[in-house]
Parts: sequence; C-alpha cells; structure tokens
Amino acid sequence: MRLVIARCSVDYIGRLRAHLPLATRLLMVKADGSVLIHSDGGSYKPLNWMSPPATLRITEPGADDAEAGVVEVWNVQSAKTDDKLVISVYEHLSDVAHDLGTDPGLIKDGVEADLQRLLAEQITKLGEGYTLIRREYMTAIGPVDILARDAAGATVAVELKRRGDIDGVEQLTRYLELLNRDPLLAPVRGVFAAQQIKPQAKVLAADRGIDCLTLDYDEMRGVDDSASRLF
Amino acid sequence: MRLVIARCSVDYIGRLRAHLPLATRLLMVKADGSVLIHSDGGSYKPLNWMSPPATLRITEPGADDAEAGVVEVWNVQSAKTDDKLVISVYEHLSDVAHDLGTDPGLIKDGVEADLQRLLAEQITKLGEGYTLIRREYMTAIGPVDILARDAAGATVAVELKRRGDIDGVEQLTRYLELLNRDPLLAPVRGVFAAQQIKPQAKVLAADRGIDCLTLDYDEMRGVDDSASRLF
DNA sequence: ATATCTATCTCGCTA
DNA sequence: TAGCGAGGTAGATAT
Repeated sequence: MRLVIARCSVDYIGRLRAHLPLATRLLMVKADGSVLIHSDGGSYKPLNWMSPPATLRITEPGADDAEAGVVEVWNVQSAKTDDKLVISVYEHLSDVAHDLGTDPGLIKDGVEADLQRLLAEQITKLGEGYTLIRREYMTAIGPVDILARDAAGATVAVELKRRGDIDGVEQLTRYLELLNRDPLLAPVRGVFAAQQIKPQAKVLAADRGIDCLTLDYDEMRGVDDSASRLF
Repeated sequence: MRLVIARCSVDYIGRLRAHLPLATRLLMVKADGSVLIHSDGGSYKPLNWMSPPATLRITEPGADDAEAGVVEVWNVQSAKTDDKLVISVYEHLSDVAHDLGTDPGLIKDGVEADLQRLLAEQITKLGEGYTLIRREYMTAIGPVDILARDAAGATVAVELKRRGDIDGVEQLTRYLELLNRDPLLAPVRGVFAAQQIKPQAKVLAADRGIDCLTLDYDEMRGVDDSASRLF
C-alpha cells in the first residue's frame, strides 16, 4: 500500500462522469491496483476511487498541464470495464509505502443469517407445537427464509429481517401468493419476524393478514450455546 | 488526518459484533474523529470503521493485554450512538499526520436525474407519436417519474431506474392503481424503463401488464447536445 | 427532524 | 459467471 498526501484534481469517466477541483487529499494505492481518494472528513466512502482490478500508470503532464503546475498525471484504468480515473498531481506533501500482506478478514455475528439459524433452532418462538419444515425453502421467485408447520399442521412461511421494513412485508406477500397456488402446501399463513418492526410495516402486515413477531436477538443468543464459541 | 500503519486487532460492538484478528493494517484518523481500518485489498469499503462524529481516546493496555504484546488501546466511541470500536495496537510501523482542510467536493453527471431529463427530451423512445405530459407528476403517494400520452391519446406512466429491480415494478404498480382511480386519466398503462432490467422484474412486470423498456444511456447522451457543455 | 430513494453502492452466496 | 439479497448499508433529497 502506498499513501500519498498531495494537492491534486481528479476526473472520473465511467458509469458516470465526476470531477474534483484542486485541493489537498490522501491518495491510497492498494496492492491490487485500486486507488482511493480521501478527504479529511465525510465518512468511510472516498471522494472518488477505482475498484480493483486496475492498473496505475504515472506519466509526465502535457504541455498545458505542466504550464498550469501539474507535476505528474496518474492514469488509473479499470482492468474489466472502461472506467478511468485521471489524477493531476500538483504537489507531493508526503509519500510512504508498506506491504501489508493479505488480511485474515472480518468475523461477524448478529446478521440475518445468525438470526435465521437461531429461529430455526428455537422454532417454538413462533408458538406452541410449531415444527421446522426447512430454512431457505426455494421458490421460483426466491427463497422463503423459514417454512414451518403450526400445531394444527398448517404451513407457515416466515420472512426474517434484522429491521422490519415495508418491503419485507411486500416480499412475504409475494411468497404467500405463490405458495398458496401449491395445493400440497395451501393454505399458507405468513409471519413477519424481525428485531424491530416499523409501525408502517405492522399496519401493512395486519392489512394482509400477516402476523408480526418481534425477536430479541440477545435473548435468543443467550439460549444458544454456540454463541460462546464465536470469538 | 493521521495515518498509522500498525499491527493490530479490532473489535466492534454496536448494531452487530465484529472482530478482526491480529494483522498489519492502515489506521486512518480523520479530522472529524472518524476512524477507518483498511487492508491492502478489497474495494473502497474499509474492513471496519467508526462514522463521525466520534472521539478517539488512546489508553495504556491492561495487564493481560500488555502481557500479550499490546502497546496501545484505541477506544473509538460514536458520539451519537453507543457503537464502539476497540483497536489493540501491537506495533507501529509508520505514523504520519497532515491537515488537509475542507474539500470542495465532487461534481457528478449521469445519475437517474440525467436519465429522466434525457427520456423526457427523447420521449419517442417510448414509441411513435408519444408526447410528454410532465416529469415528476405528483400523486398522493409520491411523484411519477414521467407521465406521457401515446399515439392513441391514452395516458402512460413511466417508472425510471438505472437498474430495474423488482421493487421498481412494485412502485409503478402502486402508482398505476392510484392513477387509474382518476377518471380524467384512466385508463393508464405502465412502462418500466431502465438501463438494465432484472429477469425477476421482467416476469413481475409482465404479470402486471406493465411494458419494459431498456434504455441505452450512452446513445441517448450522444443525441443530447447539452452533454458537451458539462465540463 | 424524519421518511424515502439512489448508489461508479460493496459483499457474499448460489444456481 | 451472473443473478440476487443484505448491509453497522451511506448519502441525498423531499417532507
């Protein structure tokens, strides 16, 4: 990784066009050829960037650019698309390089997949006498998160979200419509389960005859003994 | 902005939990207190981060950590939420700091707004004899991107996306339902227009009697003479 | 302030 | 490889 603090202007031409006027910024060149241009604020998103795989070619400025004060032109070319990033460097303020090697990567806990695993294991959270049919039940329009059977033997489709939004209810509605065309499964009821369910989503779910279930991840995690094995 | 190359491990606790094992990485501390942890690959997204506003407090390691080789503990605390990032630094390999000042920011061209302007100007892309009624036609549930009249004088509602997804079709369906209640407009047909339309979206659109139209931005942009005026 | 929608989204999984 | 869904989505815009 090479880190250059420089006064520069930037032009991007690709899926859109974008321009950065002359200012002092950080230029980060990664081992895979990707380049990130960061300012001293904002968030984790750079002002501009080139995704890998890419190649950086540093050239002398043309006569006009040199006249304007440009000392180097960085041409960053995407290897797969014809996206191009042109960085005009006016002044180097700092320049360091280090080989970081490959990163072991991030270990996550608490995403939808974990919630789904826990609910499948603790299927009676849905109600007394429920049994799991299967997780990720495939249909023509995508996988139903959890398919279960209630105490009376009726099929129940569960859509699971970390945050229960209106489009989650839409998604479950589409699944229910499809599943109810299958005479072997019909009638199929819907349950919308999430850690938090927004009021609008609750209203829409009620309107569609879909039950809502708010899940307590920490509590479910506490019951699961594999949680302690994660770190 | 402070740039530290360090061997470190990282733990995040907030909306989820995440852990980064010991490895060499870049730690970027911005003027607003935000911290980014980058590896030498991936894309513009850091391995882990803390969004501004945040405060960084650097402390001595506890006895156990010191024993394990930790020389500094960075506590990054979000000012608004209780999200927390703990960076255990084992070794500093490089450390530079620069004041970059505020950035003038990015100038963009080629997003959905541009596509909408172009389609409004080139409304016959929809078909022979079409005329524009108006862009951003307001309804109670939001603006319809483009409202037009076909050669036969019937009303057509256009939903425009850069990438045509299933929820774009849902959105257009809601608009059509509403527009068709207006006797002055009804019957209103729907057209789903995008640079790329996903197969599932096409199937759903067909099922709802909505036409699909794939747009070529570069070609439409070529026709438009205002494109050359941008930079 | 909140709600909604876009994104050069990125990332990971699966068919 | 392409498609599809999730994200600590983030970021912008209209309400």
